[in-house]
Amino acid sequence: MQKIVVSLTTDTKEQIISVAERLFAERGFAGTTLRNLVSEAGVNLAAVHYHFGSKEDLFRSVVARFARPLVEQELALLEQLQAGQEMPSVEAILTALIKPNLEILAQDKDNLLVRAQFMGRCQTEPEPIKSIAAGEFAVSTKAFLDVLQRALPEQSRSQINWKFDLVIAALIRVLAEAGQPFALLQNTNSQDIQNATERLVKFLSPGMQC
Amino acid sequence: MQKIVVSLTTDTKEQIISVAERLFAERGFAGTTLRNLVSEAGVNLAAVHYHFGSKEDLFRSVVARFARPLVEQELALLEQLQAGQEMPSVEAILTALIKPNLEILAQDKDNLLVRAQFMGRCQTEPEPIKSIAAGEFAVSTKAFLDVLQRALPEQSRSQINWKFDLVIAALIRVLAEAGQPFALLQNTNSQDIQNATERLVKFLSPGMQC
DNA sequence: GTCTATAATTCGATAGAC
DNA sequence: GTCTATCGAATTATAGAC
Repeated sequence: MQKIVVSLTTDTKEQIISVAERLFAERGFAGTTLRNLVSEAGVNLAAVHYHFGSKEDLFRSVVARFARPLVEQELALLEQLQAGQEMPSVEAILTALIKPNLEILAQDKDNLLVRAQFMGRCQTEPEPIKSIAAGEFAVSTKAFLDVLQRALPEQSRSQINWKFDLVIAALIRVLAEAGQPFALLQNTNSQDIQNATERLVKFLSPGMQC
Repeated sequence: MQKIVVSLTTDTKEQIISVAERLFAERGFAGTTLRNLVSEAGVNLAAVHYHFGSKEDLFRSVVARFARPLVEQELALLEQLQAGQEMPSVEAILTALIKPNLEILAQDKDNLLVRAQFMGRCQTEPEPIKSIAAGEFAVSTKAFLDVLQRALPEQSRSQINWKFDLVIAALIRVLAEAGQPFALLQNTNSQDIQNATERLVKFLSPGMQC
């Protein structure tokens, strides 16, 4: 006879990391207390230290779970783009960056806003939190900067740098505002995501090239 | 005979509000402790509560001192722009928004970067801190949306809204990153500020119009 | 792995002398 | 207005029973 076991409670470690993502997104690192966290997650305070070691290590785990699939998909699209014969256009490069960000987050519709806010907040946290988050995206960031530099050889590296930084800022803002009354991204169906991607690429590409 | 009194120490209240602006900028509201504040400001802990009442009220004072001259100048430039015969260009409107944000901060040259970071951080603070800051800028936001709508009558209001939202996101990002290694705004001299203003307007204007 | 209990520290805020 | 001293609560983190 086969045993069928149905787990009625979410795995503790996963439950902690999930609630932590939301609280870090809403209140920041310093504004999030472990007691609020364990209270909302329905787990014991000691479980946080048992599973993650410290509050800062918990943040590292949240960032890693969040960033790795995203970076992986960004790099795959970029690789695919560079496999062609010709130098990819700025529009194509920006699309490779923006599309997975809008799509992968939209897969988890209920958590779209939370995950977007979390990503946005990571950029404005004080050290060392900011660097922990930036480290997870460092590989992808460098890859996009390099290909943009090759696509725009007449622009200085510092120009590429600050412009790409503004592209990221706009992307994060679109994600953070998703679903709100006048936001660019209204719904999570593939047609709206496709439209938002195209409009955002169109909004950013001319500035990137001029 | 006339008495001449030379104050050797900075006024306590002003000293507190000045150091508070820097710490809030660097570490956020939750990340700033009053004990760090009084230590760096060289004042007594009780002086903070005596002069400001509470930590949150101190934040209100910092925001008010920061935002009011800025909003005043934004509205003055916008008024001046609309006084002319012709409809102002998108470049001119965006310049009226961006220029005072970069320039008025430069009046206090030693604190330019600090004040820029502070403004950037205000937008990403959790409630109720974010709303306290946003409330100070609400009037100017509506004024800019209205004039942009008149300058771009072929675009829907929702388009104007999300595009202007991205303009603010970019401006905030420039301010928040001011002084950092690869930021658009590096130094505090008027030439760098002028250059940064022009480049940012050029970066954003085409996307606003397309 | 999960829990209770608590250590060790730090926080914002206040009372009261001067 | 400025100070010392301290309160009461909250914080991260740990020890140890089960």
